[in-house]
Amino acid sequence: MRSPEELRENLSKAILYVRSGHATSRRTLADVLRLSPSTTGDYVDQLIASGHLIESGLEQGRMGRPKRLLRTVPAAGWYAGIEFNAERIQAVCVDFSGVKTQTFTRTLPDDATAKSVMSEIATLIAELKRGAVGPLLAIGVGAPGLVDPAAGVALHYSFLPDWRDVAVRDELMKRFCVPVILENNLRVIALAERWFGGGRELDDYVILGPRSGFGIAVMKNGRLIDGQHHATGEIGRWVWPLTGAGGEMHDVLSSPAVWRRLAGVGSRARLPGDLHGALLSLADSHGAAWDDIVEDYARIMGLLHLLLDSHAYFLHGPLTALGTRFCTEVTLQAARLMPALSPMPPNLLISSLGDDAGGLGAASHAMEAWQPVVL
Amino acid sequence: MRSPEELRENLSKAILYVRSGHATSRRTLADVLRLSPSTTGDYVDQLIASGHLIESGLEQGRMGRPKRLLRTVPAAGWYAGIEFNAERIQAVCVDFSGVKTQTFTRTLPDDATAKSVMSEIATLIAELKRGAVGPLLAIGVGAPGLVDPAAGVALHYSFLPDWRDVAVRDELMKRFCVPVILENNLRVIALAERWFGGGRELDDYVILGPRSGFGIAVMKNGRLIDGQHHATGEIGRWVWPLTGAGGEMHDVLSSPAVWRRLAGVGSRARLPGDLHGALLSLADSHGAAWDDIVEDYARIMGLLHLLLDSHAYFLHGPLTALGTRFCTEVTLQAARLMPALSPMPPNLLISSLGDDAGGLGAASHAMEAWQPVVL
DNA sequence: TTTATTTATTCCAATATTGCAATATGTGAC
DNA sequence: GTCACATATTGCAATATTGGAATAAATAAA
Repeated sequence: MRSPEELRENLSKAILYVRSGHATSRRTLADVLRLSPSTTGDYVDQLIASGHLIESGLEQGRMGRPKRLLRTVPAAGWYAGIEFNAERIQAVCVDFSGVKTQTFTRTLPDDATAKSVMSEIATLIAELKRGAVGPLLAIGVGAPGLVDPAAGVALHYSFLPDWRDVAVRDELMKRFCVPVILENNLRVIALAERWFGGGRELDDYVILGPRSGFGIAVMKNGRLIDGQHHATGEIGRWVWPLTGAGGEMHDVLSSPAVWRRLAGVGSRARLPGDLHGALLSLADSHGAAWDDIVEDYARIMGLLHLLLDSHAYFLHGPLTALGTRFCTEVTLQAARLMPALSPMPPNLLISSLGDDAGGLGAASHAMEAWQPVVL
Repeated sequence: MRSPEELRENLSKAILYVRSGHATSRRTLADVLRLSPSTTGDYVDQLIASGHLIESGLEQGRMGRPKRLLRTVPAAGWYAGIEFNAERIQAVCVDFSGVKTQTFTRTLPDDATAKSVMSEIATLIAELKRGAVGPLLAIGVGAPGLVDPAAGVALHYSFLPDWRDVAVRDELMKRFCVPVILENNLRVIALAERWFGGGRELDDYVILGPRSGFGIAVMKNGRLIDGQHHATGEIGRWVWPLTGAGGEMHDVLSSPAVWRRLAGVGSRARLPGDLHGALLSLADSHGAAWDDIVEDYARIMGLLHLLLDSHAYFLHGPLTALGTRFCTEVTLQAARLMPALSPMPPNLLISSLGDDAGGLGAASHAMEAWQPVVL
């Protein structure tokens, strides 16, 4: 007997490949799993018997016997994806076939505490459950700030005062009795891009997340790169200006900061409730502030691209309101400032995922982590 | 029958683990291979019969039956490692047990061509062969400039005029009838660090290679990260100063540039033949030039560390002459310039590998790529 | 000394996986 | 329509791998 873990892993991969459409028949599945057609056939029969997969018609190629198409069964269960920050919690339900079926968003009160956030998360999952079909399979959580995914503990987040060493995984596992997987919220967005966005065919791209702060998540070889202090991609803490000392980049290039610069208001000005909307109305600016921001972003893009050489850079968060014009100008300006980029301009794109990228990402993470029970 | 490729791969991994000392007995080998002790025992017996492994004594633990220690047989064959730049070619012989047994270095004439370099490489391998025991198993090549490892083709290198689209792999394979593996020379140095240097227990570190240019190689999860244009780590082409336009970082921070700044000579000054030696005599400088260089490097380190969050940064090349004092001052200055680094100072180290890091790395690459013939 | 305990290795029946041949189901040529 | 060819799936004997028991070789305790 091959080790049971390996069997589970193969069955799990089979489901992921079928769900993503990277494999559509027993034969193609055998190729991507790197197993023989015979074994793969067995696996598929098992997964059909267990109700996870189903045959859905034939597909005729140029010649030969047609493929018997495979699909995941939507009703086989669902995944909960939770993402939050200091302002709101987002809950997404993704069914077994990888389709988003529900989204809830709850605004958090100003006096939210770790306890109230955790309780609200549990409430939202319970609400998702009412509208979902089949059993809850796994829960994914994208938490802001510093996170220890291996331990399932959220370490720290500046904007929620008592958010420190919260045992997110254990608490939710005890409550719902399913696997719970925790990650930083920007990093789960990278997974959303892979499952639902423009990264579907890519395994090498970067997420740019200028929100309250400014972090990036780097996908290489289909995996998120990680570091020693769970601080990979914390470029918002780069010194700014780059030749100065003391100040930090996210004071100038985070979403609120960009809005302030475009709107021409001081750093004490009250932020609009809908930052995305506010930025949308400034997206056709043509002043010096706009040019300065483009130049700043161009420098960042240049530094990143000459270091990471990624296939694509997906812009997320409120700044997506600035549109493709912003991306184009940043790319042009980057090549102007750094001639080395001319033969290899960075591919900067507005993410096609909307506001629920975080929740989708958390659910994606749950999808990736879940494994079928093997009898 | 498990697929033959997988068997080869497992046998190959078994040899790598034993050679590196990460596994010392059948039992520990089973753990790291994630195979059962029974199968692993079979594999080991095969590899002993084929002359690749040998038992060498016992090791008693705190209790229980002692391990029957395993070692690689030095005489089972050898690997050739070739690394070069515009000035010299280096050839290293590493025997089957992973011990360096020979090193040759040939200075290249000023009028070297692609053809003469390739011919010199072949000559050096032939010379290594005279002093080596057992068969040549594989050849690793670390080439400067742009390289396409998958195709085995060296694309471009500024300092050798006609060095363009050289089919290094095919040429050497035809000549020597063994596997040939090609990579960028800085990237093979990262492999050398893993096999022979301070990266032996790490799978997450960065190589800093300020030489004629300035590139870095990033190891994450035990693999070198790669990009779309084979341009990962080309930070020497960052604009410099970071807030300027046009100039490039390696004009100011490459080894020759640093020497010029420390020596206080202009950019037209003739370089010393022995840059490492020349820098050694300047290693106790205390002037403004020194402080400026430390500050420049501190900025780079800060940017890199907040992005990559690596366990260690190994300094390679002539600048290692500046010693640990340089590393210490850079680290301190980095934390001063970027307060975010204070709780997580970058671990900047002088590489313990000497001048033949490149050749060793190329040989390491050959070691990793080679697989035993399975009967 | 004897016995219990710990750890490493080996033996072997049970089982998972494969290779290959057989079968199924289509297209294209004549 | 028939035959050659292409591709997908399945059946089955051959084989690789495993789990668990047996064995080996040491230490620690009685």
